[in-house]
Amino acid sequence: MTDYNHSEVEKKWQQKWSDNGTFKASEQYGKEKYYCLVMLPYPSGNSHMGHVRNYSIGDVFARFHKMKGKNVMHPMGWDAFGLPAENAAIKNKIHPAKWTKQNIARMREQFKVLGISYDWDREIASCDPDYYKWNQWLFIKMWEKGLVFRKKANVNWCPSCNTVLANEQVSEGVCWRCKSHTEHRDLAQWFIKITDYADELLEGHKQLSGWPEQVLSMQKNWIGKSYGAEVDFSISASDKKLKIFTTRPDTLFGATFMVVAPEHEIIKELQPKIKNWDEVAKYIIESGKKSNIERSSSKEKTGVKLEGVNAVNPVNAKEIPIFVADYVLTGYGTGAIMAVPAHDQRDWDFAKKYNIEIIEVIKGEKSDITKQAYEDEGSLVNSGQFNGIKSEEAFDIVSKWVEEQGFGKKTVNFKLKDWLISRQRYWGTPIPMIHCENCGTVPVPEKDLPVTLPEDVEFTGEGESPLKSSSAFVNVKCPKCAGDAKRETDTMDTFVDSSWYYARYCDAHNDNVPFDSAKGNYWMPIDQYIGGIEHACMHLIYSRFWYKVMRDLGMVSTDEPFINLLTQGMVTLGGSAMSKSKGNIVSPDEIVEKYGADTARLFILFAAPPQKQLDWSPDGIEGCRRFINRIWRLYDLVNTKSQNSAADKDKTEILRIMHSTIKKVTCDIEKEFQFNTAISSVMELVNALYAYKYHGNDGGISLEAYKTAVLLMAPFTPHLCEEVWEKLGNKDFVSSHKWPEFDEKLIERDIVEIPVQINGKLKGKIIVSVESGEDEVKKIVMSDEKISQNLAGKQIIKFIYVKNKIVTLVIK
RNA sequence: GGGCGGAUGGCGGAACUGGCAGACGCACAGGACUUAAAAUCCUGAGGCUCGCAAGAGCCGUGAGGGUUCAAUUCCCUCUCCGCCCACCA
Repeated sequence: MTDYNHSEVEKKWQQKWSDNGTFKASEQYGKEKYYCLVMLPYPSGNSHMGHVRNYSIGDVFARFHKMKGKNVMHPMGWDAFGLPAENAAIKNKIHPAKWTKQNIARMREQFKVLGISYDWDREIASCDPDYYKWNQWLFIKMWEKGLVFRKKANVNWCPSCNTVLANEQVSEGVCWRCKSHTEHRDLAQWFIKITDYADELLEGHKQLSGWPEQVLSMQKNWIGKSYGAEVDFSISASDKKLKIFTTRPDTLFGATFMVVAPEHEIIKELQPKIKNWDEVAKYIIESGKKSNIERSSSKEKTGVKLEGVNAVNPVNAKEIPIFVADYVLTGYGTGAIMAVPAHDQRDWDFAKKYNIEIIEVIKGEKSDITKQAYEDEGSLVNSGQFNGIKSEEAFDIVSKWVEEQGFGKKTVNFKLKDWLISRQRYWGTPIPMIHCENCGTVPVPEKDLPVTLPEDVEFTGEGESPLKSSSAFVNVKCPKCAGDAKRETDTMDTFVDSSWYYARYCDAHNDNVPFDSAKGNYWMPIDQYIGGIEHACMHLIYSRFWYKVMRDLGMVSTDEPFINLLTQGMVTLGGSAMSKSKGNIVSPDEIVEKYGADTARLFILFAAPPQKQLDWSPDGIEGCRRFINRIWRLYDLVNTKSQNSAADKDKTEILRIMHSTIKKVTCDIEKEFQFNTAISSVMELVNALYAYKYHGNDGGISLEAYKTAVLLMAPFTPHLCEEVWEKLGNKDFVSSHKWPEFDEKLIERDIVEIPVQINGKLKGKIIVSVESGEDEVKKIVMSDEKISQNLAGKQIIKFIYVKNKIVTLVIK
């Protein structure tokens, strides 16, 4: 037989799959469906080994479940909006749309060459108006439901380019283009009220048993639910109140000062009373210059006391000082805290530095507040009527009392913040809103959707959003009063695009609705979702939120979009992530060219289990190609040697290996996600077939085993398997053939070899029947020559037989 | 600082529920085939010590301790590495 020609064979079958529509998915309402999805790629222009890994993993699931008889949908699309296209426009004077489309075309070809079983008819690109129209439609639905609002928020601002910068365009406080120092500015921006769903996002975890524990735990911390109390502190010589959030209402009596974040509005309100206003104002400006990372990384806490005003602790009417300090954040709680230096280390450090009183209110066995804060539990002291109560109980007792007294209440707080979706960018979905002087903010009527991006825009990287430069885009008539109005020029965060794209695949070309409900409900939820661990919080929370909103809009009927989640590890080079900026991208093109797509796929899946980080090295790729050749050549061995028949025990053994391989591969794909061990077990089957003494006229046993190996490899190396399958005389596609089943009875052996240990050391092995009882085994052990030598003159203290596993003797 | 992972031969990795550590592959060595090489097929191999050899003994899963007849696996202490979040009141 001729050598295996991968390029010919791979091209042939890719064409056949396409002509035959093998992977086209259609709704077959009676049939069990399987929706397999890998997170859609950003079309950077070049695929890398990380893509090969992700999409090969997805393909194994899709192909496996198709062979298992399910109605599989496995779509593909492009997360096509985003900053790099705009950067390319600025640098290379190429329109973002053109740049993106070129990249998509190139990457589509790269993916097609890999032979992944996509239904390309469902392909979407988020930059396509047919897609982003529905972003706008859904945004307006959310607006109507009160889930969208506008408020001022901070942006990075480059004063020299006169433009808003994304976080990734600022490094070490310097603009990426002109290297001048950036500032912060407040702009009115659009938010989505994801916090309305905070509790449900947390509760929903109970339905996600098919998610890795790690991701659930990361999300839990991200949502950050904590129980506590809100307490109002009044301010001396003022009618203003200062509201704080605390998780430790039991320590209220120990509050000896207050701290407000520099951005807190009460500072301005108190300005006339603040005697050292210059100093305070200076501090606020200084901390405004710091990035959040700088603010949080400094060990030494700084702050300024507001001279001339005091807060009043409501529990004992004691006057305590107020500080402004940037270790308190505006974004969390109320932006103000009561500081209890005795029982919070940060407050303790601050109190020591500024010489503030430290009052102990929780007494524990090991507490010594002169050395450090005591943050554990104990009994209340110096706390008036609550003295002697255990701190665990005090949480409820004190909060209840605070509520009765009318200066606070028990409450719940989340770290999760509302989702800021505004971007002052061109290459994104235009936010479909119009600002009218008479009518306020008015959504674009549905009939006018989509609001498309204008073409007549210059990309200079300077000035405000490029959209502002298109007067035809900006100047519109108000849909309500028909008067002159201005169109919103912010575009949407690209996380919006990826929050519901999976549902669009269910009905990718629908012009009337985002997707038909019946189709959506047939395919959703996704049976297997696959993507990088780096999306554990952002994308996977936004998508869950968005799905719940669609549910509340009556578009889908389930609560969670992703039933099972596999987070695959990154492909790194020299330990760090492959990225264009590092210039360490390994392109799959050469490997596919030289060894074929099957080899590339096999290699990346065999190198490590999917969840693990994989440091790229081409060592071993030859071995994978060798294995493909071995399968190919086995055809001759199995088919042409017909003169001999095999011994019965060899036949039984090859059958046993065959069935146990089916079992192992099935379980590894379905339950364990261990593709590397699935592949190695097929290697063992192939090795056994090479070692098998007589091929051919053996009642078809070796042929059957060979066919089985080909079927088992089909999800991994589909082109090779189709070719061999055809040579074996089959008329159907291996891709559509039924997955083999195993017979547990044929896997079991009659006899097993088990180790014998003496005092924990391996001393020999015996062969026993699987049915043997302990007495019988003991007899065999005692009659074993080697063992009895070791036992001479010794006393047996213990004899342990673990059935079919091991014999252990303890002797003296 | 918090959270979540991880550490096994020269390398990637395997080991079910505590039961023969190192499957499978790479690299390596030897052999067969060949004029030769490549390809292919077969064989070997964790380390150390002893032995001409067959073999025997000891050590060995990041370090130290513990539980157990038995620990890569369970418990405690520590080191290093990766990822995410980061002064979260």
